Amino acid sequence: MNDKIVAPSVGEGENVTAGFRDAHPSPAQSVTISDVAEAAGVSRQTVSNVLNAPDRVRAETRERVTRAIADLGYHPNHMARSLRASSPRMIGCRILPVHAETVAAIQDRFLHALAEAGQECGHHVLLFTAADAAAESEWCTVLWRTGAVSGVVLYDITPDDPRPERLTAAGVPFTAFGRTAADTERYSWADVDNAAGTASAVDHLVAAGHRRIGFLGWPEGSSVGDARAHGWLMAMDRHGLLAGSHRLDIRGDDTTTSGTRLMKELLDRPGPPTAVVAATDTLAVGALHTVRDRGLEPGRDVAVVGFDDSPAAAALGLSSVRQPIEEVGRLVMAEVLRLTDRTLGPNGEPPAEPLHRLLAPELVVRASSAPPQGLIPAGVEARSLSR
Amino acid sequence: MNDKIVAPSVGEGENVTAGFRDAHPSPAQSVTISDVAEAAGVSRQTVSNVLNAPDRVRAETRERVTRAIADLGYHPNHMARSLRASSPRMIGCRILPVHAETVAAIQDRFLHALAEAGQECGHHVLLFTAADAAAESEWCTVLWRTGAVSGVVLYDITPDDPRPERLTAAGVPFTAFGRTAADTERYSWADVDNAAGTASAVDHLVAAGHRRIGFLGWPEGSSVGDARAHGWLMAMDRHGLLAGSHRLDIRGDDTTTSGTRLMKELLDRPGPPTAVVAATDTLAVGALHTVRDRGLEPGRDVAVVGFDDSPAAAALGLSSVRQPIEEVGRLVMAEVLRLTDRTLGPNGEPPAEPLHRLLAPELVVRASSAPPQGLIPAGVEARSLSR
DNA sequence: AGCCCTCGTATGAACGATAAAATCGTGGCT
DNA sequence: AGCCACGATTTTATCGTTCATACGAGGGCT
Repeated sequence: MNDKIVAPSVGEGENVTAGFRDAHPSPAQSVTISDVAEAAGVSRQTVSNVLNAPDRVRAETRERVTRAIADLGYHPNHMARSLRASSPRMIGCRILPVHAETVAAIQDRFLHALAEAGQECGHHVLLFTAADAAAESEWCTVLWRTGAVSGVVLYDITPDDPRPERLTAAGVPFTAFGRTAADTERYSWADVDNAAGTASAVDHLVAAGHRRIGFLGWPEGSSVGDARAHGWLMAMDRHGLLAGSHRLDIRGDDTTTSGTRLMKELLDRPGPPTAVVAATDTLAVGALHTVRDRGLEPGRDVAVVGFDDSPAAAALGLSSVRQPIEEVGRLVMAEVLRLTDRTLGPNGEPPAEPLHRLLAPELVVRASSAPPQGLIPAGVEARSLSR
Repeated sequence: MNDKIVAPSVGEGENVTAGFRDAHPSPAQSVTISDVAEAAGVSRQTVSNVLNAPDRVRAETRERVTRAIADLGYHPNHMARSLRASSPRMIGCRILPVHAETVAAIQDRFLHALAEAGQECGHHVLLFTAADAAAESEWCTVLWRTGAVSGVVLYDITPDDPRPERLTAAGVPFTAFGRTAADTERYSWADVDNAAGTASAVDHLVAAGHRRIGFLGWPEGSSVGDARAHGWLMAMDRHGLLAGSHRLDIRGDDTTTSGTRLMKELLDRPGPPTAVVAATDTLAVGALHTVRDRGLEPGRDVAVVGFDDSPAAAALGLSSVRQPIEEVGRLVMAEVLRLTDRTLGPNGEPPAEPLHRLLAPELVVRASSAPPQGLIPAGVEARSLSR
């Protein structure tokens, strides 16, 4: 939050490849603040002031020091700075193995968003791995206690996730992407409004004239899956499309083959859907197979909407609900930094009431739920409705 | 390399959630080595020795100190240690945005492998973002010069990539996953033998009785794409399957729609292929569409083999060539650590000749190129041939 | 003229840890 | 008995930076 590091700028605009006739040969950190001070004929502290509080230094002196810094190619040592400030300017985040398909799909987007948001205010992301939630909690605690990170970010939260409680108990500052079923008041989180996502998909389909709108979902029990199912249900009810007719929803594993099978079942029912909302792109891709298998044209005959806006969705021209991961990343990073600043702040220690933020996802419309006037070329043009 | 951190182990087996009656409340790094020393009635250095050179300390004293460490929940400060050792125990790696479909598919696998490999020898991965290769080079240089990382890992290398040269010029220790077209002798890299991957796919198909084997590839110009095409070509030639007949290869964009279209063209040729090798899973998925569209059964009528073993491949029962990313991660991490150790070592400075390692990928056989005896249930059983 | 205040710069200490050297007691050897 | 070697521990110095304070010069004020 304090200083913004916009561009790296090595050696004051000097090109990296040019170098300074091997002025910075091999050892990490050769030129120190004292070297600069000596070169500029001032004391260490003055150099420090030039960097951290330029207004305290006379313009002439500042000029001289700045030149010495550029000449020597000086860069302040991160470790020394962190040690002194007892703030490593690092945020920890676990990276999951790619077992869980669904999660993996947005993991790199999230990490990228997090890294980018952090970098804008001079912080970096430290990656670590852990076998399970318990091990992750321990690593977070260790990393924090060793001063390697000033806080951590949790991610892929399940309804009964043990991590928030453990980290709270250990005193580790953290912010979660997602939230548990209970005790959500006690810690900071940002989450995507999954229900609103499927609801907006329903709204879109209703606006396009559909009445019999199905839903392909996960088995009950996951917070994300249930929320998406709930959004569909509420929206259908709101439009008065549940009355009198049987519900066109069905559940199964999150695989394309499962999606194919579930879609077949739905289409074989009496009064089959003219459109379906899928809880994931994976299921939606499976559903598309079935549609094409039956000689139907997605978008024209049967509309399909997925969830997550994965690369596959873009490639296949599949309409999909896109999670605002970039914004989540920004929010989560900002929040965890706020928490750590507060922790280190004056010892009055006002516990800094936590952030709770629900973000609306955005429907990206493509050919699979084509608007009336005709097909949109896949991946070329995409209209987005901000909920 | 020096010490192995196997498990975090907070407070000597004590459960994290239990805590020590708020013995470690809020501020990062409250209990220092001096506190432990005082509690144990010894000097700081003795505590340090207990941790770093236990054999120098009398057993009785060691015992006493160990207990004090456990009681106070002491963890050595990472920053202080790094400052003193002038080695941050951090390796930098850029995380790419998810534009490029192909790359994104394995990015998280690679980062996970890297983080895991690093963690096993007490190092962590520092994530950063950059707009392009030039900005990445600058960030690497800055991170290294500020002492935030002891080395960096490059990734997604293109044939004319400027990064190796720039980092070499700046003196930043690095290892690359992938390699450029020229000057590969001058820096350390590990790469996947893409040609061997497609070749093994061809071998597998030939063994299953196929003779007319097609290839779906990227437009020429990318090192990865060209290598995969080359592998197909060489293997076909080796089996004598190129003579007299026209070549069944075709190129196009790396999208599923492109794969669908290319496959159609191949199947419409006189003497159509009975099997195809695709340069990516994306293309392969598109090809599967076409096969099914024509009422053919993948694996029985037309075999399809993809590349990358993406989650989609597993879900669809698509045979695919799997890159040994985990091993690449281990190798790359080990190498960059070796380089940094050498750099910091005795000033005799033997430049440590670089590592060059080509790894063979592994073919994962699934239903889409089913073995003679019948179909394998998708994703359930998968036989793997190690090249 | 003497005082105080401000501005610019310099000095000492500290952040938490470890390498190297100094200290202290103990025992073996001649 | 005296010397030296040795094991165990402490002391000192250092990594590179920044905080708190001290210092000196200059100017406005009474």
